[in-house]
Amino acid sequence: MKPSDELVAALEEAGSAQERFEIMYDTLRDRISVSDYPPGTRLSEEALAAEFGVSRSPLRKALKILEADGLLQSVQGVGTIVTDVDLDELTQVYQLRMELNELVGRLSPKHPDETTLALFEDIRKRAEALRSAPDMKIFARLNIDFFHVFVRLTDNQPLVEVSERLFYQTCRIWLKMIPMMDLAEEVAIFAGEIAAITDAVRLGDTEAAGHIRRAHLSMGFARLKGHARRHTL
Amino acid sequence: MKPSDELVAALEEAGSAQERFEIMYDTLRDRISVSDYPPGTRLSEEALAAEFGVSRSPLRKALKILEADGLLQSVQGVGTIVTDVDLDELTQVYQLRMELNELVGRLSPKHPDETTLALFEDIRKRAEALRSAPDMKIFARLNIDFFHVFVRLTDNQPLVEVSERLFYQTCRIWLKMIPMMDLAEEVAIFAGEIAAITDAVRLGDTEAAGHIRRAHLSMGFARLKGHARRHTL
DNA sequence: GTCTTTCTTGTTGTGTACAACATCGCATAA
DNA sequence: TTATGCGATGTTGTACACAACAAGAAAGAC
Repeated sequence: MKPSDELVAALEEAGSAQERFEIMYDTLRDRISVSDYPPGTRLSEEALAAEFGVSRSPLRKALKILEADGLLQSVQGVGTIVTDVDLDELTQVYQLRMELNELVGRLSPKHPDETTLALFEDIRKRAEALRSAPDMKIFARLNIDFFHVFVRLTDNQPLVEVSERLFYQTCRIWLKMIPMMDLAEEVAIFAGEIAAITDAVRLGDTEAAGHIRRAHLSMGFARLKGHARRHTL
Repeated sequence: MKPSDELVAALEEAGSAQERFEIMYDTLRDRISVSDYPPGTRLSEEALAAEFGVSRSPLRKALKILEADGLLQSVQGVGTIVTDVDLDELTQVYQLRMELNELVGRLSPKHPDETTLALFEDIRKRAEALRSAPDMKIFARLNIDFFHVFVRLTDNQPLVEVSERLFYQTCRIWLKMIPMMDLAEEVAIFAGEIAAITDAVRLGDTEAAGHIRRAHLSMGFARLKGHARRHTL
């Protein structure tokens, strides 16, 4: 895909096999999540291996894990295809994500340190900037980054891992649906959510942050469904 | 490990690569979960591949996924080691599992059909039989089978998958701790839990079943912690 | 005797060649 | 024209050879 000299440099510097794996895994997951690889894209193991400067063997490990995550699907004789996201199939995932986000505020809530607080403020600023110049890809990136900051509110590591898994299964739906919706409006709503949660975090009320997040997740999904229904009619 | 002709037969019959993968994955996960491979066991890729009648390549996929599940750890030059389970590290997992089990009764509860009911009754019978002749390995197997029956109470597939993941991360702790505890007593308690949940299910009160399960998970973990503390003193 | 060094052995990680398979284009026959 | 076969091409799946590495044994120096 890209020339991306930094990437191959990082891969060469990496000492252990696990480091190399994580670089490839994170890179591929990110590309899928921001629609550099839209649903249906056919990836070639050989091409990817060449780009990363490795053989197919280590690359395949990353692809297999992403397949287990539900982001890819390998079919012999055809290729490795980026899975599609279907709103109906995602209903259950969203229901579960709602509950888990509430748990983030309730299970082992962590009093936010200075670093975390600074990260929230940074996200808030980026959201405000995005309001002035809405852009789909930047919106997607912000959504991902905000998720990672948000889960810092809990000390429960398994909860973080499970939430991350489900997040990456669903986050692409926005990139698919946004064209049918009002991007500026969604950005404004998202900025509002971030502001509200950041305020709650600054007050040290982690549980409130969880409830706000849950509420916005619920409303966001309702809007998605509404627009989908309106569009198919 | 075993000769196990049925296994290699099933692997040869399997048409697709995914079928072969699932057979190997399930087999290995089961062996780890019932302590055929106790924590610390060093598995050899070559030996396993030979036993399964395949090459290292397809076997490695199963091992890599199990590593991502947290059940194995591969170290170059050393081997593939079955991970240990530590009670303290599992505290967070248990907290999350408690909440998730409650969700099973609350999120998309499914009115149990005849098949499910029969499965519950079967488990209850096996539990009663186990009370007459307590056995650690049968106890472990029953625990696993009961889990799979219990998650039939929800229609939320992502919840089932996440619960399964966490279950297999924790279930081995019983095999590690039981020697320090009273097996007969634990079996009796487990049989009581199963009877109570089966009754709730027969009444169609799925939410109650979830709460009972949550309560027993909590008490079970408390007993584990208590015995661990008593043992280290 | 004890410590150090080197070698042997066994393991996972990686590269590569080939098998199995699906898909598309194209020629050919009806 | 249309249907059919078939072959060329590109893909993932599998097998195998070797590299990289860790650990223990054995031999040698002191």
